Amino acid sequence: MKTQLCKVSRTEAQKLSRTMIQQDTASELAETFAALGDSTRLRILDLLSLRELCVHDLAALLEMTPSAVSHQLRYLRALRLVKCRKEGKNTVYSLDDEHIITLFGEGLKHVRHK
Amino acid sequence: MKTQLCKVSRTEAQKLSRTMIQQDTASELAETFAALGDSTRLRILDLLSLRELCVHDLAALLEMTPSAVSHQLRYLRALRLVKCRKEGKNTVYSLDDEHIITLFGEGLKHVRHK
DNA sequence: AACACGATTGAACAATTGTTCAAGTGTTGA
DNA sequence: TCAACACTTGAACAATTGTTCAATCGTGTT
Repeated sequence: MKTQLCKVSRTEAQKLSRTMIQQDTASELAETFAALGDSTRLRILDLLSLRELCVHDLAALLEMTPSAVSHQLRYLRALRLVKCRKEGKNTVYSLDDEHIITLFGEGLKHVRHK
Repeated sequence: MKTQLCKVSRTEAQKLSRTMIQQDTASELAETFAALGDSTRLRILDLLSLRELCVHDLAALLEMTPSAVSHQLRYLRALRLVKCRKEGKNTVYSLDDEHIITLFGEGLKHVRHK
């Protein structure tokens, strides 16, 4: 800490500096939350929590173009939140990280609760 | 649902349409997650979970300009995640919604767990 | 009064985002 | 072999984002 504080004592500032979340942890955490910070991705994850689905059916259910859905699936795949397997002409997607649904539900509880 | 599905039966598609999260709920939920989808805001919330702080001290602890911090505080205030009170020359910020820290912790668990 | 300090504001900026579009790949069935 | 279908890709685009900068406001101090 370079600069001076006004309301917090020097010793408490040092303690806060030690206790507070680290920049890189915060960035990693932010990346996860950011993945859930878009309604399209949220709806995709929600659907996949109900059932595995191919891109075409996802697009139909979401009433979006397959391209738009595919782009988001790529994003979610890169974060290992979903996985896919080829099945004939189709690519079937499912959740790779069921734990994300806990977070999902916790967020929903929060939204309802206010 | 206008378009045809390929892997899912008509009846199951209807059931999915009924069960899946609604667009406006998804948007509202996404807004909350998006608020946590930035490392600066995450660090601010983390610090405020430890102690109430004025803008100047937040800026010092985060090693950022007061302006940048103030902008993010405005954002968080609009979402009712933080509240503030004037105290002489300072504006002291604290969490308005302690419940958000649960979400925070749940996310942290998720990040560590992979 | 004048001044310093904490905080806020709005404009500006680069950077990132989500979607569309057009072109492409690979698989299936006629 | 050809056409149709499912999906992916990259470029392009508008829109949004987070930060900086300069100007400003309000409070307390001298």
